[in-house]
Amino acid sequence: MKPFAVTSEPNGHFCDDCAVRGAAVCSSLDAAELREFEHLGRRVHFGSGETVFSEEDITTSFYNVLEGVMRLYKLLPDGRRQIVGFALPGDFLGMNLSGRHNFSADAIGAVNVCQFPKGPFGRFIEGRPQLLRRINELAIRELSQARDHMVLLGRRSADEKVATFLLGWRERLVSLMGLSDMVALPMSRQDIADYLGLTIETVSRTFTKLERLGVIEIIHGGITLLDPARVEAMAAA
Amino acid sequence: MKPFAVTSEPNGHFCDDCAVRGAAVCSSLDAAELREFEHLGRRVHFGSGETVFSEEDITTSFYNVLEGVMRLYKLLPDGRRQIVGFALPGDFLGMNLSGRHNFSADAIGAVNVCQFPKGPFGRFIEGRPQLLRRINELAIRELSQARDHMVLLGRRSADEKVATFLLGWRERLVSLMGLSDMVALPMSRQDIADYLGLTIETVSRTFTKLERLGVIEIIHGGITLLDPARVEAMAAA
DNA sequence: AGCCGAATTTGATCTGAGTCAATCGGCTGC
DNA sequence: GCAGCCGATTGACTCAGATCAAATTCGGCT
Repeated sequence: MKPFAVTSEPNGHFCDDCAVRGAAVCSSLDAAELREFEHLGRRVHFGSGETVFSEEDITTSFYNVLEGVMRLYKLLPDGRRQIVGFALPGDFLGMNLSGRHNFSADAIGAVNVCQFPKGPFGRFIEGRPQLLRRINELAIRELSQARDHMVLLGRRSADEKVATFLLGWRERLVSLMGLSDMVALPMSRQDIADYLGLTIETVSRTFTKLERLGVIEIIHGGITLLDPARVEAMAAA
Repeated sequence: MKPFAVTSEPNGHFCDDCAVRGAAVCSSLDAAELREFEHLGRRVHFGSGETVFSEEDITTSFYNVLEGVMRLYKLLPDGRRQIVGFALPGDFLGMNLSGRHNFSADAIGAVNVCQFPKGPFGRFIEGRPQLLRRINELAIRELSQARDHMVLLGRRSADEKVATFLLGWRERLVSLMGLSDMVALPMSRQDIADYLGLTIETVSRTFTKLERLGVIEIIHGGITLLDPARVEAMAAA
């Protein structure tokens, strides 16, 4: 055993082989900065269903998703839920103005995040405009996605919603894991319903309908796209 | 003279007496910077219904709204429209990643904007992180509003949508023009419908219903809130 | 003032998606 | 192996909001 070995790594040295290194906020940092940066964050694990943070909680940290999927949602006082997005590896969470989170986030399946305390992270950003610019880019990208989702929620039929969701989700998985007609759906039907502004029954019926039409196959934990072109036609309609 | 025109103070050529000076991106600049900044932009006027920019247009400029109201919207190929927001004085438009606008914007009534060519503006930002930070703040604020609007579109009833809209719109007018129970509605019923994911008929019926309940009075160019508490109760439900 | 076209309101009816209510199927633990 | 559970599916029925169709009101113009 080495003289100064420790049982658990003190946060760092992980960035080098971090899977999201190129895609996440970190992509704006050079090698020297990264060395400093990695001491700020620590890896944290969340089990399936665990809540990473809740709406209205005081923001204490920023999060960089490393592995797994999270649901981001808002609740109405009577319990109705709207999922405002799913977070995947590379996504950056915790930006806000009020000092409080404006949505809740919990793990769908096992999740690893890189957690940065707000204070040190804020100080690190000072004098590193390229990191700020990167964060701004991510915010603008999310804003664009949010607007697309508003169109879906306000103006699309149930069939269009489901077809659009399948294609959009596949797109995200493709950019993470490469092209495949298998589309893993780690979230529940209820999650999909709450994302699309539908009920679980309508989502289920629409899946069944797509399967009967022969354009998808429902498999355990996801679907297979048998006829992507037909799904695109349904989404565009 | 229109009784409910949404305008800010008359605006000269110089930032010094610009009505949105304190609220807009410019609020992050000191006097010397402002002097340089004002040479970058030019005031441009748009008449009622004119399009300031269209979705998919190459971005050539950023815009700072000085006076008036704009509708920001996306169209589906078959003509369905979703209004993703209304822009008021102080709002900053034109941020994007792709080099193209991701929504269209047109004037509702007369509009004045401060237009900044993309190139010079981008160069001005370089080395002024506080301006970048200000822009980032605006983006994050919009993102938060976008998420709230997703909840409205996906999970609220028609009554709740209309009540929430009236309160939210009033809030924005209050912060521009001070408190009043008169709520100017410069946009058409169709605009409101396309913002709320409803039809014009449903919006009209809901207004009438609120009036019959005695909680609002429909007046020309807007409404009067007779019983704000009841409207809040309808919105929260 | 009087006419025209557009926006809004109102009414009648329809329908897509929600609600309510059984199953079904796959896993887990005994 | 099977009892119990939880998520998903399916079916029957309902209803909020859409659609279709007139009025009605308003603003602009001569």
